[in-house]
Amino acid sequence: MTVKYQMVASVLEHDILQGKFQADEKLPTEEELMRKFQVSRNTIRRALNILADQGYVYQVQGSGLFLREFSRPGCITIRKMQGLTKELAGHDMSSQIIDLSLIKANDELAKKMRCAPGDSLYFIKRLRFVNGEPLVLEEAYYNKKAVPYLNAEIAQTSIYRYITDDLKLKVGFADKLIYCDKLSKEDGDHLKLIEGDPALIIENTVFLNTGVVFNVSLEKYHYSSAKLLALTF
Amino acid sequence: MTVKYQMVASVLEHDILQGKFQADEKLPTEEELMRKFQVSRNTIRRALNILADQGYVYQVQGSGLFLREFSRPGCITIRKMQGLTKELAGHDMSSQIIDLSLIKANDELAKKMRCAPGDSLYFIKRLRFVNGEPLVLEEAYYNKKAVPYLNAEIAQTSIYRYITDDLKLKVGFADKLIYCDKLSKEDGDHLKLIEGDPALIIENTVFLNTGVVFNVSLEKYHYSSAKLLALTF
DNA sequence: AAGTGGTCTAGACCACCGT
DNA sequence: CGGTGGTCTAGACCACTTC
Repeated sequence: MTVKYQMVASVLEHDILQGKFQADEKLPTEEELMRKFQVSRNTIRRALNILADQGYVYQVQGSGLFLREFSRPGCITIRKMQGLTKELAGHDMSSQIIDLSLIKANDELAKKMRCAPGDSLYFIKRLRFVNGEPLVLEEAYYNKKAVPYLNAEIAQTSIYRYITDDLKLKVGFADKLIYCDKLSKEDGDHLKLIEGDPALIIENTVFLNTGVVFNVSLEKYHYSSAKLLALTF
Repeated sequence: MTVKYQMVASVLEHDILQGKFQADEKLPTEEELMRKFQVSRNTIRRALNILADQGYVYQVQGSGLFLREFSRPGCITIRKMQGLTKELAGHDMSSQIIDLSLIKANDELAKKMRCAPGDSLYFIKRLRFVNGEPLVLEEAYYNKKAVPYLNAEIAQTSIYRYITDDLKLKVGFADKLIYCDKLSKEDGDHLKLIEGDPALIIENTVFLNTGVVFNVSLEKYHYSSAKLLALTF
């Protein structure tokens, strides 16, 4: 985070989230941003690309920089490489740990985690609530080689923050397999739904910047309370 | 497409799709690519960023450029700003037009399309099949100001290709609202499912590079045959 | 130590939008 | 026309991996 373009991007993101710019009003030009931050044009453009990728702004040649409608009431905006905790900042969020244990990878898990059978993995099953209502049931595995320690306290707040800020790991990229299916009786109980109700399901495989898998998870979202908003470029 | 970085990216994409590189084997270095394409390092890096965004490759500092597993059997890979037709190239695809008409926007539609009530819109309802099985039921609106002409022949093949290649429009960005819900009796009939079965639903709002909405659509995917793979950075 | 990608700069020229 | 973003270059230095 010490690099210039990330610094510029996070300052601008902060300003945007603070509502310092009006919707659809023109934002500062690249020229003005260069002067303000005392960096080269390329650095400004890199920062703006990040904000564009995250769905905050767009640029129009010959015209300027504009704010995008980057949120919708009642929807969870999913941005690149960012945990749910940050997305839902401002809401009343909590997590109930259903299981947390250290296990050995069997053949199937080893294949998913791209690790050797027998490797140690943390297994965490938790139910995440927003405003007291169950939003998502999550089963996650973390490779102990990448994440040497985890406990309930961390799992109850933000695992993502712990991994990036405390462990200083850099998340590289992720596969997200998105589909829907009918809930089992047991999963339905957790989400306060009944067997056969639909569920939005996301299977994540998350890689560090080195290309190593450190996390695999299965998320089952409550079908009527979860609407995910992806802002793509 | 005449610009250098897009040219480099599409040549490399073509090579990757042709299988010219082995999985997880190292690809050429930036140095080698600069020599091969006779362009500057920044241009190579821009091309590689595109391929990385599309999920094809990743780079590791100090190490090199690597191929990612960019597809999974039985899954539809969704990439930035690309129609289904290109994604499913190689499969047996067809579309059945259920409705195609020119209508006037009512207040609700005008709000969604960010246009004035009474503006002319093309409405298209079609069912898209893969290998003879229904995959997705789609209801789409196109602003006639942006897309002055549409017919069944175009709608039966690829609207996306028509818009970018023939009309020379540039797609800028899109909002995708993803959720699931129970199917109605009528929608279930189209997808060969029954009332109450789950459906993966995506509501798209697609903008031109000028920030103008040109398309809004509602896609209802068959829950057991559609698994969407998003490769995110 | 050598090789590789990551960051940053300064400057040039082009394409498009608005007046 | 002036203002704005879009493309491209050449070069420098840093950070990390690999041997």
